[in-house]
Amino acid sequence: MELPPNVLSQSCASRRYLALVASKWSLLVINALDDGPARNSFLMRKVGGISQKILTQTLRDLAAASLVSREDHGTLPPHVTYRLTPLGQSFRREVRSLIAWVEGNMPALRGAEPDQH
Amino acid sequence: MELPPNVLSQSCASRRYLALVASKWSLLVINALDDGPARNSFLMRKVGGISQKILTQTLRDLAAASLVSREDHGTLPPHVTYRLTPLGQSFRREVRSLIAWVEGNMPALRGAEPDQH
DNA sequence: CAGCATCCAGAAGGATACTG
DNA sequence: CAGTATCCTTCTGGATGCTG
Repeated sequence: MELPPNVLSQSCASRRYLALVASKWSLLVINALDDGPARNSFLMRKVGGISQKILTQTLRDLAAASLVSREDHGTLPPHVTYRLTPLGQSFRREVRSLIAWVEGNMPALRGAEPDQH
Repeated sequence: MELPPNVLSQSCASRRYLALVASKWSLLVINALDDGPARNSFLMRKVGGISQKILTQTLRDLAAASLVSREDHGTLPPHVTYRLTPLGQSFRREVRSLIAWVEGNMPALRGAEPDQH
């Protein structure tokens, strides 16, 4: 007798992972990752406006959820690469679709500028 | 000579709408909305854990982006309903897909609990 | 019933300096 | 180059009480 996951339920564990989805920086980093390995500095340049601190934190969170894997080549100067896991690649398809929707619907979304509170 | 929207660019206006996407409460409210009209109290009950303040704020933001429409029946006691616009329904498809992914991949995501910082 | 105003604790995140 | 540490500001959002 086990209930299926349901994000609308406050107590459902899926809420925890939704937080990962509903994070601006996670979405952008996932979107920036291609199939090959990517380095810290590369991602810093690719994701406009992200800080070193946030990038590191985001990558750690994504790695903890096993969406990306981290490989430290142990050289000096350091050479560390990040790569999407198969699960991460599956997730990236969702993210890309969402982002494509936003970019594609910019004309419709314009005209009604969102409040800034 | 106009560039296409690109969320990876810090200055792109699409970033503003991405914030709407990358919001836990927006995703849950959109997900909770069916095709018919929905009332405040109904949404409060359906979206577990949301407060009155946040629900109102979220609905206002979604309305400002013309994803939902607000209809005040002008009666007393007040009767106000919210409804997805066609644009909102299109968006809901994306959201549902994303949420289905999260719920469907719970088994894979478990095992690697995300950090709480 | 819908929603606004106020207060406030905690989280997010930017800037900067430093280290192996 | 990759990452940590510290400080500090801004934003998020919960709680409560009030109004037409």
